[in-house]
Amino acid sequence: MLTSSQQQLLRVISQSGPLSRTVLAASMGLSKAAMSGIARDLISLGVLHETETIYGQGRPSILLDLHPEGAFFVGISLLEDPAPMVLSDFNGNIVARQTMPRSRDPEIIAESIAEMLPRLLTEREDALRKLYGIGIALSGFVDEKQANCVQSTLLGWKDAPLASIVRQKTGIDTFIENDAKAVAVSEKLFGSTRDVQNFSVVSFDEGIGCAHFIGGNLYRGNHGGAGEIAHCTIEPNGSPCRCGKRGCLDTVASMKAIKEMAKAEGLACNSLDDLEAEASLGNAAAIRILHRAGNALGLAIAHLIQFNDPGMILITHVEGRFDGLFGTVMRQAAEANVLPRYAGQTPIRTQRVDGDVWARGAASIAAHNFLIGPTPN
Amino acid sequence: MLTSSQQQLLRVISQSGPLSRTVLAASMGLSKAAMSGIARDLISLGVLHETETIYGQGRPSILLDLHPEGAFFVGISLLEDPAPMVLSDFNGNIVARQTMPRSRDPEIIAESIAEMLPRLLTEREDALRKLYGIGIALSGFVDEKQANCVQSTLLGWKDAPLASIVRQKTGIDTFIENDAKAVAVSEKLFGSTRDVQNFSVVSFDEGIGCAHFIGGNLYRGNHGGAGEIAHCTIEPNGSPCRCGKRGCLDTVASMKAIKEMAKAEGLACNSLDDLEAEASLGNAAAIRILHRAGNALGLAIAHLIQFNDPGMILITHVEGRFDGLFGTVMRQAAEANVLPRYAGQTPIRTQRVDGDVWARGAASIAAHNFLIGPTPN
DNA sequence: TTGATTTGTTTATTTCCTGAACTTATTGTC
DNA sequence: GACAATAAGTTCAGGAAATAAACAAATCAA
Repeated sequence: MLTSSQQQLLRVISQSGPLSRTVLAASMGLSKAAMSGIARDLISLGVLHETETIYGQGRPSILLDLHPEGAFFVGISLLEDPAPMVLSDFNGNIVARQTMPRSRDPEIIAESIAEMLPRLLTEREDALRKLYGIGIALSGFVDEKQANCVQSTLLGWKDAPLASIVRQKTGIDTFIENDAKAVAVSEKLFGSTRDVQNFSVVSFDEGIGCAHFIGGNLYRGNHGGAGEIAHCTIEPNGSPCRCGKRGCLDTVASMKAIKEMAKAEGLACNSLDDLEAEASLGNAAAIRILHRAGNALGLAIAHLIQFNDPGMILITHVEGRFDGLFGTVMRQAAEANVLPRYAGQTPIRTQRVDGDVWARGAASIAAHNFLIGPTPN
Repeated sequence: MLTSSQQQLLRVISQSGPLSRTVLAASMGLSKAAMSGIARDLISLGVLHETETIYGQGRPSILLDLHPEGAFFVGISLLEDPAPMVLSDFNGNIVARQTMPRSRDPEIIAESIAEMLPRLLTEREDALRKLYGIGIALSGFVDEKQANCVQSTLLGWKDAPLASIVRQKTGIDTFIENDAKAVAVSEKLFGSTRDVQNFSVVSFDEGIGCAHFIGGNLYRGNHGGAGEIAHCTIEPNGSPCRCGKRGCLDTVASMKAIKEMAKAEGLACNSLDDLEAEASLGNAAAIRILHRAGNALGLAIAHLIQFNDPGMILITHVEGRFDGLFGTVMRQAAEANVLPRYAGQTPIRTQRVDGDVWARGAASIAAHNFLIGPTPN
């Protein structure tokens, strides 16, 4: 689709924001002459456009940026039923929205997508010509070609070639990805980790997901399982987990676990905020639960830091706030369990996200393939 | 030094072993025509040579392999005093050996190297022309250019530009690297993980080191600290560690810790083998220590697998055997603490290495820079 | 012996990049 | 306000590294 130099240019801009041709040339190790042509081609493709003019000494420089309406992508989340389906522009903004029924049959999913696609695009007629890909987020393991779902408990799949079925039915390039990894990609492309080469995103929700970017690339792992921190043993000989072993992070620190612990303690709490409120009123059980969960998550994050030395840990959460007891204990535990010399060296950011995370993440998978190409690992 | 295509060719051969021009072309995504020229140049450089002829249908193919005497590298280990200094050929074999005094002054180290270099090379006169680099392994953190030692407690350094000092005094390209990372590189280039893209090497000795290869490249981490598993909290509220916190893997599972625990129990054991022998005779204290240490190392390795899903874990050890109680418990703990579905999916290999590991690792750092170029992360 | 088959080389051509000269658009200075 | 200084971006001739296609070489099979 694009040459490797064109993709490199887009990659640099998506990491660093708008840049002039001269700066781009320098940072890509190319001559101004080469840059001139590459930029011209991308501009005439409609993907790039000139924005601000910067005045200094000499001829002013013209910043180049991705054209927000230069490319559109569809993102579908198979985590919910009905499945959200969004249209994203080149900035990751959602410009249209639909839902479709979720099925466990890949063929039916593909048909639903093909059927809903025109309706999604009615609001933005120009997007049809510039629709460069479909991304699908799901709970499960995905191969490195982002084509086959190797295994999904939720959907009951084993080696489901979903991407090629959808591609065939819609005629549009399609890529699938694990939910947590899709969120990490969207943060890298459109979010707060654009310029960070090495980071891990922890998605905190009913379950706990995690994905690593290493060397500027998503790292999927040898079986697609990199980042599966939910089932690391955090409380040896702790409570049994649905995975079969004991003391997994998931049994202590996920929202599901927190709610269950609250219920077991007889607390009428339906959200993290409820529980935080109880704790701040001095409820011992609430405090105990938040401490236990925060400590567990903090220890897991400390391990992440010790093992992988990322430049940032980003925790995305749909529900709740992270500035209460839970978040504080989590941070303290993370600091206390890394090499003291390291403590505080790795920023841990929390970020509240809306219900569109997964669909937006899915769309970013398609955008990533267009902008940068397939993920290498 | 070499073009990127030349480096890519050398990289492929070092990963896959001898290959024909046609196969090389296919696996590098180049035409046979291009390959013809690249191979010719490398052969006339003396780096590559034709080996076996494979007969089949059609014209026989001629395998190309690295010429063992095509390039030589010097490796120095600053982990011991006196510091070992070896000359390695292109296969990672040590062809000459010396020692030099270790100093805490980079200038003096550089002078010692410059002084000892001719003596190291007397045994192999041809190596001088083909000496393409010096590698130095040390205990500490190294920047991604492999030029500066950011921090070393053992040597008392902070931002020591050792590589450039040595380069200046010897006139030879010099690179430094952390000890565990150097061992991982030598395993990737010359050892048993050549064809594995994602793996972690755990070096088990007085201390415990670890380094990751991800996507075929050494991953150094954002502060050079990736792989520092020795100080991950493995026994919350465990024994105090010299690092300042408690329950680090290093306080339970390193040879240093094992020996100290044995001493504290009044056992006269000076090696792992001694302790294993005691345990096999039914000594309860010895069994307890080996269980505790094995469990701790196994849990840490399980975390490695859960977090990073590597294709292999390679444990290198100078001392002892890994087929006794310690190794068995370690393997059991590793299996028991990963997702049951994953159990057994990640090979855990142990490999006994000799006292040259660190110096050989150091030499491989120089070889890596010549063969493949600088490490990207 | 002849044809099939496959490896590896040669040659003309294409693609992508560079270097150097040039054009353009501005600021600063006399 | 003219003109130098400065820096951005373009143009164009030329070169490096790739390709495609034809060809030469070395074997097996009938």
